[in-house]
Amino acid sequence: MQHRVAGIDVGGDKKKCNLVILQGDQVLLSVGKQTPADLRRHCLEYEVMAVGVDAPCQWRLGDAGRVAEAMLAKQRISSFSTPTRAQALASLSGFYGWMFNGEAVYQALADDFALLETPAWNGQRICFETFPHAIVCAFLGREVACARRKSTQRKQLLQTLGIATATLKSVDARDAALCAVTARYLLQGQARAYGDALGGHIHVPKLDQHIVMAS
DNA sequence: AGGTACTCGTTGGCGCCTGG
DNA sequence: CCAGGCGCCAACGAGTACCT
Repeated sequence: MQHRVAGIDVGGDKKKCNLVILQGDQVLLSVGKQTPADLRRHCLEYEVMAVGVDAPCQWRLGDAGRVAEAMLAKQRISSFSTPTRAQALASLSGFYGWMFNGEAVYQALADDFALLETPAWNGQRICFETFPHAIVCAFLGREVACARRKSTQRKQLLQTLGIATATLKSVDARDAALCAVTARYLLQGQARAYGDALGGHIHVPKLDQHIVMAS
């Protein structure tokens, strides 16, 4: 029997969080507008082993950016750079609201799903940071991954992976599903960790070769 | 009416090109 | 030979357009 895994797409205060729970290719649960406490409750109810979260697990600490983001950037996988907590608080645009919600998610999960601080799974119930665009790059290759077409491309990728997308209505649900898929790969030892202990790791599936989808 | 799809604004780091 | 300017592009959210 396969471990149950979860993926969380973190939104702002209005959209809140999307949660998808998978067992193998089966979607056991797909819900939106969840608070951090809701997420914890569902993951406990379904006896989830690993939770992939689409939000930074740590703020930047000093002047230099997080190592994980720098490593992704070196591979030309773009991401929004995480500021220090003080910088995020000082921003007036509200742009970083979702990162603060992510912080609350990790706090809500922490007691039952400890943040994975090593590159590989340690056998415990865990949560970890992941990132949909990097996941798509891992499956399809960086040249193919394109955020402009993400709504159709990510849906098609999930279908190619054998996951029924009928219950994954929104882009956010599909992103959460990709995070859950990454959790499954991580438990199977088929994941790559970007980053270091200080700035935190970003986990992404590791494949021998890219998937080619019909266009 | 509701859903889907697309654009724009926000932020910061890297690649690339050019000029001194 | 290196500094600096420009373009690109992740995430979300708000707004708009179009379709059923």
